[in-house]
Amino acid sequence: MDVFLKTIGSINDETRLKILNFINQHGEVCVCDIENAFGMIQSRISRHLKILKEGGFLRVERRGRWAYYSIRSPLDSFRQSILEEIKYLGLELPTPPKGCNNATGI
Amino acid sequence: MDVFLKTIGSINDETRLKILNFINQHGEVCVCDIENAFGMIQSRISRHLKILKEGGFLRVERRGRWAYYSIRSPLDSFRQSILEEIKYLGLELPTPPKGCNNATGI
DNA sequence: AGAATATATCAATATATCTTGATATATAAA
DNA sequence: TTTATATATCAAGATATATTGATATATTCT
Repeated sequence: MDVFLKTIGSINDETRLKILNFINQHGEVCVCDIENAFGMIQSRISRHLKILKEGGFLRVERRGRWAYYSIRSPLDSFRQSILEEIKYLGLELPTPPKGCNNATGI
Repeated sequence: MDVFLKTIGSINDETRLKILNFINQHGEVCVCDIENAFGMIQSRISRHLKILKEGGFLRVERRGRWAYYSIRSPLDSFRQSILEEIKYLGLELPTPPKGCNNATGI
């Protein structure tokens, strides 16, 4: 029950839906990518990423100064069906980030 | 997006999960059935039922004084998968209601 | 070591949601 | 028509969640 509510609660927010969809479509991104793409302050993005991670949707890998977030894999079928449903919403992807210093691009 | 958030928001509550699971396992129930089964005051149950209905999970049919709630049918596959997941949580069903005046029993 | 950068966390405020008790509405029974 | 019953809605207070700005931590660069 608690895990379920944490999962559901993590996607019960417009900003998190957009972030989750963004990561799902782009693959691995760092926090500043999202920050730039969405034009939101860093603490806000960081908090939402944490909630999505605790909801079981994201994993994070630190490399150097950067924290790279991506869809957790393998993902159970329930969360997969949620991602599909979100993708199906056709949320508009923000314009590509540009102010980020890391070399990966996206 | 709005529909999605309304759907998700409707199941983002412990009481509503229990009510939804209860209806899913019992079939059609009236408000007083739930009220008695859960020992919660009527306004609280009524409000949660409304939210679940607006979330697309329930339908209601009035017969006489009573309002009978049941799982909406047909139900799209996404909401079906949510119901399955909730069923899989193994929430304990409350003891059968007894103080209800309607004749159906459950 | 010191400065700069990326990210995380905290505290305060703003906003949304839940619960309760009171009241409204509608149907049925007397 | 009056009374009782079932359900819905409203207003107020309680609780939870989101946003912002400030600060902490950790890594890299010079």
